[in-house]
Amino acid sequence: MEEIKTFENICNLLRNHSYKVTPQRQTILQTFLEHVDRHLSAEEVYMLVKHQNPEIGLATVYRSLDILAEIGVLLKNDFGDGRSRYEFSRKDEHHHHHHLICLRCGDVSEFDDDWLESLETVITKRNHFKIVDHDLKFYGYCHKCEETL
Amino acid sequence: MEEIKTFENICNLLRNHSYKVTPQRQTILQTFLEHVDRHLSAEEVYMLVKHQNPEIGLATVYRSLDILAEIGVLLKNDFGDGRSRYEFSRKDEHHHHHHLICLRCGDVSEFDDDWLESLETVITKRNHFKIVDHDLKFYGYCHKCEETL
DNA sequence: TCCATATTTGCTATTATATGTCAAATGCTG
DNA sequence: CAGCATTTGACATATAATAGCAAATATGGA
Repeated sequence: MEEIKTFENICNLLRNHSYKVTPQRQTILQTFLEHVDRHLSAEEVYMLVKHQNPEIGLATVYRSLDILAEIGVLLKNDFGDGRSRYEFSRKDEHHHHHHLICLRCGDVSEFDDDWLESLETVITKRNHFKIVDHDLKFYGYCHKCEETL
Repeated sequence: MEEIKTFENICNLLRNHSYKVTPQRQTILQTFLEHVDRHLSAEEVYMLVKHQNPEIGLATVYRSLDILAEIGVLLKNDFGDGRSRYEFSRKDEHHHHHHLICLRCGDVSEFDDDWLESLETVITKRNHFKIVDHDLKFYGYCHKCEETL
């Protein structure tokens, strides 16, 4: 039974994992709550939080993102652009969604689906491989870029 | 109409793209032909080729792998371990295969399937996204590691 | 066969993302 | 509110990959 991810609940989640709720972590968290739809890199988060707190260090951002991913608040993604990108993990998905990555503007949209599960059963039997996670990405051109090509 | 990828045919392919057939490129190519089943990183290729030609430089390996990928001889993969891994691209696949990555020993096995194509049609219509490529990875434990866990 | 030249090589320096170190600062429990 | 383990920020370091450049070389044409 997971709680809805409000600011307060996530702070408690931090405390429950014996992590301290520092102003830096709060700022970073708030930044993500203001950009639930984005897939931010550490560097991008760093830029955003510096507006609210110019004293914050890059290493702190990296460490905070690590922790938030560890306790299940964020998901760490690799879209092949050489840096990790984090997104808010919504509680209402039993299996995570997949991504549509635009090769032109870099925009990432999302795509939900469940049929991979049935496939996993087949693979497990056929290849003697115990699957614990999967990652599906589609590369192409988003509506906007396709129009102006 | 693509030729079968023998050593000689790939050398000609290089020449057709106005790339020179240097001893370094030959050594690297030979190394891949001797390890068709592996998914080698640039660093691993570097180590292997140094046995045959200790004079070879790391930058040359990177450049050669780039070229071989560009002309379709190799496929560049990202398995999330922080380095690119290259594999021989076999001509007999219209769509590329997918990978089963062992989280314990790092072994990569392969898995062929076609059903993603029909899904692409659905996504294209539903999300207004023109798909040109996809990438599916399964993470888990291979037969060997699962036994000794 | 040899020449001319554009390509390629190897070395080194550099970029970029991310992590490690450590003294100083600080959230939290009692 | 006091003590202390955790956390922070600055800097150094690690690692993958690329850039720059002089010297070496593969190749098409004489």
